Amino acid sequence: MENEKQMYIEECGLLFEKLGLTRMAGRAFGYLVVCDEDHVSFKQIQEALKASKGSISGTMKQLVQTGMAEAVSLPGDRKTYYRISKIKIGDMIRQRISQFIELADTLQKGDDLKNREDETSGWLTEASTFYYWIGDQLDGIIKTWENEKQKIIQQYHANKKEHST
Amino acid sequence: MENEKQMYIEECGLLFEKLGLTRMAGRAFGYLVVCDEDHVSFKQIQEALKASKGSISGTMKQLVQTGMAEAVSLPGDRKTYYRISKIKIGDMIRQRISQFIELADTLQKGDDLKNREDETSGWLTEASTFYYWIGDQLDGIIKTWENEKQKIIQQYHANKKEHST
DNA sequence: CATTTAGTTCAATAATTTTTGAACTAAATG
DNA sequence: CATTTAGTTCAAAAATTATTGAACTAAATG
Repeated sequence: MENEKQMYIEECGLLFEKLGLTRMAGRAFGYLVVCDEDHVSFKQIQEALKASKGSISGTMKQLVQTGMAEAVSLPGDRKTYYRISKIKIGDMIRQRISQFIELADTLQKGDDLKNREDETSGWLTEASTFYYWIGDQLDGIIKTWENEKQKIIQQYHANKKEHST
Repeated sequence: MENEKQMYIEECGLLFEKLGLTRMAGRAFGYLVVCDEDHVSFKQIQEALKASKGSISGTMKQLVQTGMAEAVSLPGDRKTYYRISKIKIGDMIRQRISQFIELADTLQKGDDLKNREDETSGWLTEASTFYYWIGDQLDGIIKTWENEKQKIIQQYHANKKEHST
C-alpha cells in the first residue's frame, strides 16, 4: 500500500511535467493528496520525497503561488505545514484559457502584419475570434458549475462508467 | 516591415514555448502566418529561420502532426510545401482539455488510495468531477461555435475594443 | 547508372531547466 | 547571547531537451 502511494506520487510527478509544471511539484502535490494527515510539515514532505531542502522550498512556493497548495501555520509552532488547496477550482482552467487569449492576440497581430489579403486572412480572424470567444464562454461555464455543482456531481457519480476513459 | 515580421516570428517562438511546444515550431508557425505566399517550401522555411535541415524536418513533422500546419504537394514538383492548417479549429483546445480529463482521473485515483475519509476526500471528488464535466461541456461549446460562427465573428468584430487584452 | 535534389535520421553538442548542497537569515530556546 | 530550529538563497552539478551537422535513403534527372 505504501508502495502504491509512492508509485502514485511519481505518477503525479510525470503528469505535472506534462502539464508544464515541474516533476517535483507534481510529487509534492501527490504526496499531499495521499498522505494520511490533513496537513504535513516541510520536513515530512522533504523526507517523503527524498529531496533537498532547497528543492522543497522552491517547489512549495510554486504550489502555493499557483493555488494548488496552501500553507498552514499553527500557534506555538514555528513550522510551516502544507495541505492541498480546496479553493478556486476553476482557476487552473481559467489560467490555461488565458493562454489561448494570448494565442488569439498573436494570430490577430500576424494577420495585420502580412502583405496579402487571402483565404488565410479570413481563417486567422476566425481562429482568433474563436479563442477570444471561448475564453468568454468559460466564465459562464464556471458559473453554471458553481450553481449546479451538487446536481452535476450526483449525475456523474450515478453513471461513473460512462466517463472513466 | 521585414524586421517586424522577424520579430513576430520570434514572438511566436516564445509563445509556443509557453504553450509547451518548441520554440522552433513557434517560429515556423509564425513564418507560415506572415510569409507572403500561401504555401512555402521546406527550403524557404529553413532559410527564413536560419536553422538546420534536421531541425526543420522535425519541426514540420510536429506542426503537421498536431494539425497546425499541413503539407502541400504539387504535381511535377517533388518539393514539399507547407501552409498553416485551416481545419479543425477546436482541436487544440480539445487536446488541452483532454489533459484535464487525465488530471481528473489522477485526482480520483488519489482519493481511492488514501487512508482517510475527510474534507479533502470530498474536495477530490468535486475536483475530478469538475474536470470530467468541463471536458464534456466543451463538445457542446464547439458545436455552438460551428453553428453560430458567422454571427459570433460579426459580434466580436463590432465591439473589438472590449476584447483586446 | 552516376548525379543531383529533397528530405530523414541520429549521434554529438548546445542550451535550458531542475536539483543539490552549502552558506546564509531570522526567530525561538536554554 | 550562544545554540538550535526552520527555512531561504544561490552557485554549481546533474539531468533533460533542442539543435546541429554529417551520413544516409529514395526518387528523379541527364
